[in-house]
Amino acid sequence: MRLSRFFLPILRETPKEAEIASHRLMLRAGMIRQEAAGVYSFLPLGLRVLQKICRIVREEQDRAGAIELLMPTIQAADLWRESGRYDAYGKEMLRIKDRHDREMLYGPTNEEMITAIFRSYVRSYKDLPLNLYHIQWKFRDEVRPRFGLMRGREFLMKDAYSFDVDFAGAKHAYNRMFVAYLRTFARMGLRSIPMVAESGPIGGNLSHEFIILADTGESEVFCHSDYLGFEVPKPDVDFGSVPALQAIVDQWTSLYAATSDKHDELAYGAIAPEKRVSARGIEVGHIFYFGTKYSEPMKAVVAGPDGVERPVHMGSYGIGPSRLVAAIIEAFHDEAGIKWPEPVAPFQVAILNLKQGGSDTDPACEALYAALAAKGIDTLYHDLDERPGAKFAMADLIGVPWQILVGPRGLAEGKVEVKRRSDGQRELMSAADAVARLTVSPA
RNA sequence: CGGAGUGUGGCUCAGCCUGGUAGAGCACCUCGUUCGGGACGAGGGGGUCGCAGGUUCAAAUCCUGCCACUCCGACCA
Repeated sequence: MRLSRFFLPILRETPKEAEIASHRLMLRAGMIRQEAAGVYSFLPLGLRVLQKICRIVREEQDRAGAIELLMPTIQAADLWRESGRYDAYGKEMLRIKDRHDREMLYGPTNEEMITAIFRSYVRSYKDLPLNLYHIQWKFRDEVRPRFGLMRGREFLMKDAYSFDVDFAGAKHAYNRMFVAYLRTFARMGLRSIPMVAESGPIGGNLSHEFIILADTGESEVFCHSDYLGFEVPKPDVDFGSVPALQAIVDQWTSLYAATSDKHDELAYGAIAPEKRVSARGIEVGHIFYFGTKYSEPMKAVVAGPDGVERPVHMGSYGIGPSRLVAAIIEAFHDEAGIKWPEPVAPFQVAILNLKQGGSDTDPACEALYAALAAKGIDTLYHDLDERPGAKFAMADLIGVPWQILVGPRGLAEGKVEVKRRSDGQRELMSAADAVARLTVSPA
């Protein structure tokens, strides 16, 4: 992408509404724009990151055996009356009336709808297990939206729903998502820690929040420091193997880890003092097993081998991709701007032409741009006629992992400068070596 | 919903107390000189001062109401 043909409205000054780093940097880097309290437009740069996050989420959901569909944002109130949540949900649910005065709502979650879909097609235990997910906008009318995307009212959510004949099946479904979540966040450069959680309005009795540690996190969390060193499951993990998954889940739940809601001072105190971690955390995922809470009232039943119909055991599993954009920035930034981990970076590399219009720099940049494009590398070519200082500042702000500086001084020796955003390390090398250095990031 | 605050060119803000008909920096446009870490000069465009009433000869400024947004709290993916 040539910057001259892109839409990247970066701001030199911080809009005053931004309190935390991620919000500030997203506004400055031209990733998002606030449209109302807790409601944002994603500008092209922000959308690129969001899409990369969604791609990773999809790949890991698919790997774990979940199947994607897409449900609408608008739902009928009647559906929610069936589960009893229409009245229970409260003012957080945005209620709407259509022209015929029918009661509708903008979905805050989709348990009811997915249960309705399930019950209209699935009759037999032979069709199970089943896990259906979608990635769709949700709206929760938060009392107090804040921190930009971190706590918006409208947010993008991946929500998966599992259906099984019994608890044992449901537990395995839960474990599949548990492992998929560890992998998903790890692929974005994040170390997530599953913590015992309140199951909240969704209900149920088995639930984990996936928390990443960050100073600006919304909740206070406590855990054993060994979690920070646990190995994340490899891509070849066998999601069909009950014992293999259970072993992973057992390891990742073996030590103390809880948010302040569920904090147990006694258990925490039992940890060796040097192993105690007390920190702030950001919730990036939340998984629940809730049994027959919805299948029973909504009559989502399947016939077992004995011919008897029983309500299915369900679980739901959420990840907030829009929140993850913010969470990743919270984890990876410095004074100058964002430092994207490669797998979610909006562009992998930026070419900075230090002398736009130069008889040497222009052709060198064009050749470099073409070579990177041929390799399939997402490249942002900063081809505007700006001072080098402005180009550096912008490259640092938007935080692409690699910068290639093409200037007359280096070209005189046949070299360009390759700079890594993560640690600022720079190296002079030929353009060909620079191209060779960059690879398409693996799954 | 309780408490505190803010609303003035695209952005950050001054002006408001003590009414006299709108400013600065950045950004933008033109020309020139520049160009290896956010250049400089000259010229130029752009604002019914959140909205609606009221007071006044006169309102960005004072009064009333409303709206939007932010922060603290209760609540939460």
